[in-house]
Amino acid sequence: MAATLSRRDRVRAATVAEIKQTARSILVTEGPDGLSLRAIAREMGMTAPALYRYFPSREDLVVALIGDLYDEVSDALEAAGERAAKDGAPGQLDAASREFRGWALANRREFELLFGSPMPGLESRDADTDDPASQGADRFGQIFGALIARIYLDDPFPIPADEDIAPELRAALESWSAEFPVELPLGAAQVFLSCWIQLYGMVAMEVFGHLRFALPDAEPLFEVELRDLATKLGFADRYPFPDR
Amino acid sequence: MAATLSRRDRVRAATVAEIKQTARSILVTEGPDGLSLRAIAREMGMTAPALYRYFPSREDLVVALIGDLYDEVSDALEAAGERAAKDGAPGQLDAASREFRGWALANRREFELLFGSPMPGLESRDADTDDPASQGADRFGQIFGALIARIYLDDPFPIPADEDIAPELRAALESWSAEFPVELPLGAAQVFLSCWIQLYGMVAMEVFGHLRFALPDAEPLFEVELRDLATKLGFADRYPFPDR
DNA sequence: TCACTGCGGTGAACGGTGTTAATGAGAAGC
DNA sequence: GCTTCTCATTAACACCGTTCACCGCAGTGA
Repeated sequence: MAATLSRRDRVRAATVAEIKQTARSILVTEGPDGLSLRAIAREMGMTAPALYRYFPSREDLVVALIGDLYDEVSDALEAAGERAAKDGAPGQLDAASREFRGWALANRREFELLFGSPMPGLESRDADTDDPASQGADRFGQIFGALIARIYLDDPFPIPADEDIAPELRAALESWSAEFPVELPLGAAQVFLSCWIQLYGMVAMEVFGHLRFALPDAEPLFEVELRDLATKLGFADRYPFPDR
Repeated sequence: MAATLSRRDRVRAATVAEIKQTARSILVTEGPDGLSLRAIAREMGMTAPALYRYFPSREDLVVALIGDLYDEVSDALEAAGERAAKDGAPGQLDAASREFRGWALANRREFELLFGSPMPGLESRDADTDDPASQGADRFGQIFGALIARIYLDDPFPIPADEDIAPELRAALESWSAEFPVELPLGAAQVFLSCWIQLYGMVAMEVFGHLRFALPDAEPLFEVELRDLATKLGFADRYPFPDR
C-alpha cells in the first residue's frame, strides 16, 4: 500500500506525521491552549502558513490528532486485553479498564482532548462520521462494547427485560444496537452504557482533579468501582483476578 | 452591611457585578474561548485595560465568575431540595440530582467551566482554599454530602465495614471525613463518593456530547441511573416519588 | 477656595494568536 | 524546454492579554 504512493506522497505523509507528532509534544508540554500553529511551525523550523498546505485549519489538525490519539488508546486497550486473554472476557475487561485509567493518567492532556469538554468548534463535528476523530471514537467504543458483549454471551448477567425499559430509551437502544455486529438484548446495551458511564466518571473526575477535594490518590477508589462493575456484570465471584 | 460601604465602594461593587454579568453573557454566547477581556470591555462600552482596575488578570476574573456560578447552582440545588422537603432526604436528593442535570443542560458553558477540564492555569489553584472558586466548590459539595449523610442517619444503607476498605482508601477517607460536620462511618463516605461519581459521569457525558453516539436523548438513561442511585442508598422501594 | 491625592479611565504599544493573499523557488510532467 | 503544480516564504489583518504613560475628575484637608 505504501509502495503505491509516489515519492511526493510519501514525503508529504511524513510531513503530516511530523506535524501531528510535534503538535502532540507541544500539547503535553504546553497544554491545549499552547497548541498553536505558530508554535508547531517554530518547533519544526517552518512558518505557520506553511501548515495550511497540510491542514485546512488548526481545527482540522486537532481533529486529526484526536483521531491518532483514539487509535493509540485503542491499541493500548486491545493489547491489555490480549495480555489478559487467559482470564476470559471478564479478565480482559478488567485489564482494559485499568489500562484506560493508566493511559488517561499518563496522558492527561490527551485525555482532556478526547474525553473532556469538546474544544470550541468541535462540538458539532459528530455528524461527520468520516472525520478521523469520529472514526477513532467508534473504534474505541467498540472495544468495550465487544468485551461486554462477549461477557454477556458467555455468561449472561442480569439485565432488565425489554418491557421494563422506558419506551423512549427502548427505542433509542433499538436503533443504536442495530449497528452492533452481534445481536444483543436491549437490556445488555443499557447495562453497557451504565458501566461506561461509571468508568468514564471515575477516570474523568480523577484526571480533571475533581476528586482531590476528598482523596489525594484515587486509585483505591478505582478498585472499588471496578469491583462494582464486576458485580453489575456478574463476575464478582471470580474477582479479583489473581496475577496482577 | 451594604450601608457600611462608602459610595465609592458601592459603585465599585456594582461595576464588578456588571463585569461578571457581562462575562457570563459572553460565555454563553461565544463559549469559553470567546471570553476575552476586550470583548467584555467592548460590550460594556469600556476599554480592556480598565478591567485591570477590578481584576488583576483575566484568570482572576474567571475564578470570580466560577465562584458566582457555584453559588448559583448551589442555590438552585438547595431550592430544589426545599421544594421536595415533604419526601424526606431521599426525595430531596432525587430532586437535587434532577436539578443538577437540569442546570447543567440549561447552562452548558457554565457547567464546562465548573466541572469540565480545568481551564489552563486554573489547575493548581486548588491549594488556595480562599479563592472564590474553591469556596464555591466546597459549598456545592456539602449540599450532596449533607443529603446523603441525612439519608444514612435516618435510614442506614448498606456500607462496607471499615476493615473491608483498603488501607490507603481508609486512611484517605478518615482524614477527609474528619472535616464533616457530622460523624459518619467511612463506608458511608465511600458510598457518597461512588454516588457522586455516577451522577457526575452521567451528567458530564451528556453535556459534553459523549453519549450522542448511542442516545439522541439521554434523559431516560438518567432515570435509570437515578434508580440505581436509589438502590445503592437503600430507598429504591420508595421510588419513584409520585408527584413529579 | 485652593492644591493635592488617588481612583477609574484612555490610547499606544509589545508580543502573541489564526488566517489570508501575493509571491517566489524548485520539482514533476509533457 | 516549457509549463504546471507543490511547498514554502513574507506581509498583512484582526484579534488576544497585558503593561505603560497619561489624564480627568471626585474627594479631602488646609
